[in-house]
Amino acid sequence: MPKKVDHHQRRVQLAQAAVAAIDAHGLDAVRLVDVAQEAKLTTGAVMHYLSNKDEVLLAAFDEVCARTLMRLGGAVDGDLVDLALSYLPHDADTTREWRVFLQFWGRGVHDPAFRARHRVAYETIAEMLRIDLAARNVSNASTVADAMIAAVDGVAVRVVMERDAWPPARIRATLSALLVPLIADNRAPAGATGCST
Amino acid sequence: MPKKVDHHQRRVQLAQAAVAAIDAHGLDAVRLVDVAQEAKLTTGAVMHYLSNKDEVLLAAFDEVCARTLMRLGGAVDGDLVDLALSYLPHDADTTREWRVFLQFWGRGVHDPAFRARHRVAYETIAEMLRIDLAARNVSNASTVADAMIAAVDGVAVRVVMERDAWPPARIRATLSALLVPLIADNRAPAGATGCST
Amino acid sequence: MPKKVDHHQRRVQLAQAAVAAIDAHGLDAVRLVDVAQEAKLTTGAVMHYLSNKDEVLLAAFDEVCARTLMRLGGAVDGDLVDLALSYLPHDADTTREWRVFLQFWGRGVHDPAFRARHRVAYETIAEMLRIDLAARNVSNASTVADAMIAAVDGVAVRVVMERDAWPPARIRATLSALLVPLIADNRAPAGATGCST
Amino acid sequence: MPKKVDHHQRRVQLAQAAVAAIDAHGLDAVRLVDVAQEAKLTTGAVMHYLSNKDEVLLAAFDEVCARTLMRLGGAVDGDLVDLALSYLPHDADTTREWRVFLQFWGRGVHDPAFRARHRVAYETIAEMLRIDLAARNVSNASTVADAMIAAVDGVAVRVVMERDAWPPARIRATLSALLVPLIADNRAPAGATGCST
DNA sequence: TATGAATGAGCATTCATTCAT
DNA sequence: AATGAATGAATGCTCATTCAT
Repeated sequence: MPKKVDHHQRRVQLAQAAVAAIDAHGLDAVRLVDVAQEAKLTTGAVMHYLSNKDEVLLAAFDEVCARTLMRLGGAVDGDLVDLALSYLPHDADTTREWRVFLQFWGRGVHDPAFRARHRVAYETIAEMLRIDLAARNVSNASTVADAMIAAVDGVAVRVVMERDAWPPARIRATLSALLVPLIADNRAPAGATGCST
Repeated sequence: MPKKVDHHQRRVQLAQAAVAAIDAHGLDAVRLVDVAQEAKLTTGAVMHYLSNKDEVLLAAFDEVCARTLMRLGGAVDGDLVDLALSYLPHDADTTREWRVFLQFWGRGVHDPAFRARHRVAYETIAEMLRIDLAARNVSNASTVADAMIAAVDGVAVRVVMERDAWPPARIRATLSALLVPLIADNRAPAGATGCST
Repeated sequence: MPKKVDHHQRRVQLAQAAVAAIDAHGLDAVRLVDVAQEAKLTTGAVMHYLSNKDEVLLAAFDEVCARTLMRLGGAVDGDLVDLALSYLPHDADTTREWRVFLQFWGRGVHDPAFRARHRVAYETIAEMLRIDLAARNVSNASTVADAMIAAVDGVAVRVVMERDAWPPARIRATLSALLVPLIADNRAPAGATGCST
Repeated sequence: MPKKVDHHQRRVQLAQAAVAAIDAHGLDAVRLVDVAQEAKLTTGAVMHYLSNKDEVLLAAFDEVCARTLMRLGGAVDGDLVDLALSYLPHDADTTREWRVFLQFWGRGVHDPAFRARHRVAYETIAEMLRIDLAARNVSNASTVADAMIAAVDGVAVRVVMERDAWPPARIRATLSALLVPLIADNRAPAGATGCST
């Protein structure tokens, strides 16, 4: 009697292993063996659940996105700058996710499958953000959401690539410089262009 | 006496071929043959000038950075938003450079050589920006420079990955939303942190 | 469960294939493919068991040494000249082993790994010989062992390189000329210097 | 007007460079470039005088043989053991020659061109030795010559491969053990085969 | 279900050789 | 005569993928 295995659950477990493997070896260098080892499995076993390497990578991407969305969904209250900060790399988990995510950008440049998933992920994030912004009485929610996402991504790149040169203070300063006046300028009821009397 | 070849010049030519090849095939997929073909040479000939594949890739990275810096150096006058826009992908050349550059981010996550070069490039850009900002009577030049760079990078990612969804209007709107209040809030003589009473 | 393979046994089998391939193509010219073909395998399969070409060559060397030692261990009785003759190339197997072994000498000149193995092999042979000599009441066992080994190696070179010019008679004559008086001069109890009545 | 070059002289110079290169890199690993560099020339220049790599190697072999024969021709007087010792590696030059020569043995196993040259070289040496032996009133000159050559070659292998373990004393002891009784047993007028009644 | 043996295609790299200058 | 640019063939090695067990 064969061991009963929950395929879906196993796929998630594999995706997590893949994320870890990519973090450890780099997206260009990971081998299927690395993923299998991380999952304490053999390559053959991996291919019972995902049909080829690309599937594995795609699953890893999905896993990272799911994690990020979960995080975003959780942190609804608090300052918008704090929200952005919580989204940026600030602990082991978020750092790993960003390191991996950033490598998928490069993959997306040429691979339509990754690019499509990227677009869906961003659209989801933007939508969540727009709802949150509306709830906070921010006007131009679409543009402000685009702007916030850009700010976060732009800072994230620096943090990932130049970790030592970007202590929390610099991260916060940069983000505040961008987001505080942005929000102030887009307060809903009163004039949208900010602090002019 | 054999045909005399300027090694440095040839290396630049090879770097350009490498950029084109990376743009065409993707950083993960380019083969040395692709670069050689792009340069109308054989792989053997490529290795007369660059000693291995990594050297070729590094040369490509340097080439992209050099191009970008040249562009930045040229466009000193005009609005800061226009400056940012001119830096973003807006024609065949800038698009190619961004597509390639973005892929190198991923490489930098694991490869120290690429990461080091990335850091140098950003420091150079930031320095140029700080000087420009000072000349424009902008205070907090360091933070504002960081912020501008983040804004540009963040938007660039979206433009590269979701080209169709990001027409010039959306690009300009996002950039304006971020940069206009940022600059306004950092006008030099008066208080730096904006309109707080 | 997949076909279970004894890695050690397979490695020996591969070593034998390597010896055959070296004999057929020459140590300088053998390719991994040649070894693989000889073993009716692909190069990829070869590298499941030996991690690179050098490992394969080293395994071949070990195999030749093992065979030789086995042969030496077997032939303890009989005349010392016959012992030496049995060690020299005299049939298909011994000829092949010597042809291969001789090529490894050249490799050992520069490669420390091969040199080290060579030294171990010779020390083992010398030790076996010293014990045998002692049992035969030969004094100066160490020097006599060195001398016998030198005689055998020296003749072997000629036999391998000039096969046609070295029929069994010439081999035996040369070996006898060297070994008979050597042994006679080193008879234990009586005076060591030879033909005293 | 082209520089006047003595082709023969240049070929000798090239052969010497090749010997040095082989000693430095190993016969399997030397590249034409190594030879050229050693001769302070370019590969192209090398091929003006020798038509391909094999020619270069053959020239190196000839050079080593010529040197050895020159040495043998010089040292006609003195003890036969001393003669043998002078032939063995005992200084920088003889060591280099033996290191190179020993590697050519391996090449000869498969390459008929090298094997043929090897045979000629040995025949020449044997002939010189036979003449010398006859002059010393040694009977069985042919067999004794074969025996001496074998003794020398056999010891040389050990000296080259296990330099540290073979100090002059051990070399001399081994050679004496082989050659002294050999000569004693082959003194001309009396019975040639030693002390047998 | 899972293993791991085996395949085979792919690629970087090396190097002898050629040839225009 | 000599240079060195360029070629192209050769080969070790890696790795995704397949498949018998």
